[in-house]
Amino acid sequence: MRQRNGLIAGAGKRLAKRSIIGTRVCAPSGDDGKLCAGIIAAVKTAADGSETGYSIRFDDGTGGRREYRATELVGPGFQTLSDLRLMAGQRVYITFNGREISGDVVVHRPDTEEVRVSIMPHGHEGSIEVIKKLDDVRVLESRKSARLMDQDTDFARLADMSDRKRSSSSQNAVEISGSRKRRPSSSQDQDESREEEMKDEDDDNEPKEEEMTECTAALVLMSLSCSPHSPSIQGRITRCQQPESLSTSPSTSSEGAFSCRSSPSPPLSESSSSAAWSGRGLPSVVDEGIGLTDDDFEDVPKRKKSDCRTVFQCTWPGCVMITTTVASIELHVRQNHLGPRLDKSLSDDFTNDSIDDHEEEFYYTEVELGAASSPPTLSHRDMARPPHEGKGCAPNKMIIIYPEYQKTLIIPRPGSACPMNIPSTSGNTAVNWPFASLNGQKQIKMMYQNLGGTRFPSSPMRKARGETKKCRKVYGMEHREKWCTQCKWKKACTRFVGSLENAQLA
DNA sequence: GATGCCGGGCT
DNA sequence: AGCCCGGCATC
Ligand SMILES: [Zn+2]
Repeated sequence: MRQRNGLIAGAGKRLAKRSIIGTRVCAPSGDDGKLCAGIIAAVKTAADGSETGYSIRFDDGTGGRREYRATELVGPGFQTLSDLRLMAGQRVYITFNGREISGDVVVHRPDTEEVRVSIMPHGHEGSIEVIKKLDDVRVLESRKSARLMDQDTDFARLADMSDRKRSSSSQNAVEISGSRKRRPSSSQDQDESREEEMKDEDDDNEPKEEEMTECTAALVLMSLSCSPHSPSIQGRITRCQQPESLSTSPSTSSEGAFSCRSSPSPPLSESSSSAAWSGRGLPSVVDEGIGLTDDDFEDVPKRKKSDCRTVFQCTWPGCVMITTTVASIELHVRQNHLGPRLDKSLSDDFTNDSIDDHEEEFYYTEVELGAASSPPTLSHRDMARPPHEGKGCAPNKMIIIYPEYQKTLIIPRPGSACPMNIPSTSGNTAVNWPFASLNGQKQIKMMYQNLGGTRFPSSPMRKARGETKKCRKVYGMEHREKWCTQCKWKKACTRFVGSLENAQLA
C-alpha cells in the first residue's frame, strides 16, 4: 500500500515488465499532445516476447481505447516527465499545502525543469499559479493518504467516498481479510478490494485479455484474504496464465505451510464479483490509483527465483504424503482425502472456479528442499498431528503450530467430517488461514468469521499478550526514554521479548 | 483503564 | 528507515 507511489508517473523508473496490465499510465489521447490518464488494458507482444504495443483505456469516461508504443507512454516503466514537454493546459497533479491538487499547466520550461501550474485550491476563490519543479508534478493522480482524502472534491473521490460507505453485504467477506478488522477509516483495505473496473462493461475484449483481467481481479481479492505470498495465490496465477495445465508447479515459494483458503467469500462468486470489480457500475469514474501496481505483482515473480527444489507435502492431518508435482499432490488429496467431486465435472477449469473448487490446494503445501532455512516447523507440525486417522475422516480437533510463535493451538471443530470445511453460504464458522510464512517474516494470520457471534477465544492472528512485562510497564510512562525504541514507537518490544518460545526462533 | 502492538501515515 | 499515532485486542 505504501508502495502506491509506484504509480505516480515520473516517480522513478520502474521496469514495465511482468504483468503491467492495469498499470496506470498517461498517453497523448488527442492531437493536442496533452496526456490523459488511463490504464494499460492489454499488451501486444511480438513472437519473441517483446512488448510492442499497449492498449490504453482512458479514464475520460468514454471507455475508449487506443494503442500506443512504449515510447509514447508516460508512467512507471515508461517515459518520465522529464523526457517530454508538458503542453499548456495539461492536467497535472501537485502537492499543495500537503494535499494533492489538480491543476493545469500554464507553461513548462524544460530548461529549468520548472512548471507553472494553475490551480484552484480549496477555500480560494479563483485560481492561482504556482511554479513547481518538474519532479513535483505528476500527470497521474497519486493515491492520497486517507487523511488527506476527506476534503477532496473531485468526483472520482466522491464516488469513492460514498462507495466506501456502502455497508458490508457483498463486500464483507473481502474486508475480513485483515487480522484485525480496521475501521473503514483506513480506507486502504477496501480501496484495494474494489480493484479495478478491469472487467467492465467493455465488450470488445479479446478472450485472452478477459482471462487476464479476471485473473488480476481474483489475485487482488485473494491477496486480501491471504498473505501476499500465499502459495495459493501463486497457484492461481499459474493456473490462470496457463489454464488446463496442471502439471505446472506453482512458483517455488519459500513459505506457506498450507495453502490458504480464501475467505469463504461469497463475493468471489459470480454475481457480486462483477459488481465489485466493475467499480459498482460507476460509468467510468476511475477508482484512482487502484490499478494494480507493479508491486502487487512484484512479490510473486520475485519468489520464483529461489530455484530450490520443491516438493509438495500433503497437509491432511496424519498424512505424510509427499510428491514432486502439484498435479500429483492434488490428485492425492482429491483421491485420498477429499473424495470424488460432487456435482462437478472433473475438469479443473479455472473459469469454472467457484467456492469449493480446488479444494485440494488447501491440503498441501510446498516444501523447499535444500533451502537453508528449511522450515523448522514442518516437522513440528507433523509431530503435533494426531498419529491416527487415515483418510476421509478428520479428528474433531485440529492442532496447529504457529511457526512464528511456536505455539500450539487446538481448534475444536464442530463435528465436521472434513478439515476446514468452510460453509459457503450460510456459513457459521469459517476458518481462514493464510499461513504464516515459514521464514517467519509474515505475521500469521488466521481468521474466524463467526456469524453466530461466538468467537474463538484466542485469535492467533494476534500474538497473545505474553506475561512478559514490556518496557512500558517496567519503566512506566514517566521514563519513556528508557524504553526500547520499538516500545517508543508502539511496536513490538524488542527488549523484553516473549520467552523461550521466541528464544527458540533464532 | 492500562498495556501491547499492528497497520499505516509522515518525513 | 525512523518516527509517530489511531485503534484494536487483551490483560
Ligand atoms: Zn521494549
